[in-house]
Amino acid sequence: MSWTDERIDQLKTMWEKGLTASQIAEELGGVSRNAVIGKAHRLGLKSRPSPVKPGEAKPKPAKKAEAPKPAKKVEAEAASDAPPFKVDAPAQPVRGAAPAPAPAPAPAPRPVEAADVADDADEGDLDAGADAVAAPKPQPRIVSVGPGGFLRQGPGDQQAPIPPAPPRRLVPARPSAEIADKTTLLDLTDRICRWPMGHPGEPDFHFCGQAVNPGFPYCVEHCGRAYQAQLPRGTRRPPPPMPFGGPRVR
DNA sequence: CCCTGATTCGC
DNA sequence: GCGAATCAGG
Repeated sequence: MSWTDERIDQLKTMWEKGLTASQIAEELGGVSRNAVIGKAHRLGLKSRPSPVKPGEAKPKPAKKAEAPKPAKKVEAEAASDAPPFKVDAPAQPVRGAAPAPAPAPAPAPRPVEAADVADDADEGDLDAGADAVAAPKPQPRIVSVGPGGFLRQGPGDQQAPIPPAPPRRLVPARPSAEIADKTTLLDLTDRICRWPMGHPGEPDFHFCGQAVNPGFPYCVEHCGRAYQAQLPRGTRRPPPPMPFGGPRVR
């Protein structure tokens, strides 16, 4: 694969979003993690917290030229000026060494909450060129809500899927009156909307039951929830309302 | 071991 | 310019 403009753009976006090089590489496909890192540096993207110390001298591995590596760690000391005895620590700190790097607190990705919706409401403008705007404010994740209240993740949002809660008790297919007139799993056909209502395991868990939007597994209304157009990058869409108050909190 | 990003350097 | 190899920290 080659670095097309589009792929470079994706790389920039994901890199600035804080995704790891591995995640970006996997998302783009056809490139390795190293390729992503290399490209990011070539593009001049700012480096991110790296495990390697930038301030310390980096021992140059001499030559790359397939030198035989007899010992794992060659303690080759710089024999030039080094005194014959071992010098443990430099007495003086390096001039100009930064005392405190003051690490920037990386905003952890968080699920969309009601507060985010309110916060976004007053940012009414479509920020088409939002990339240039300096907006370090943690941007809420753009997620849509899939059936059952599960969060559908956007590309690059690698996150372990929320395992469905196991039913707390076994219930017959039609245990009670509260489900008697509702659409259960057994009632589903190709012509019945199968959007879940409630949560699996609940005694009143059922399905929408409306007539489907022809060709789709859901009715027209729920198709609107399930299928959302891909908007151009840079545009933001208010998070869709959570069905039935969102994921259940235990 | 795994992960991470940084760097080098042959291509 | 590209990216595998390598390094080094967590």
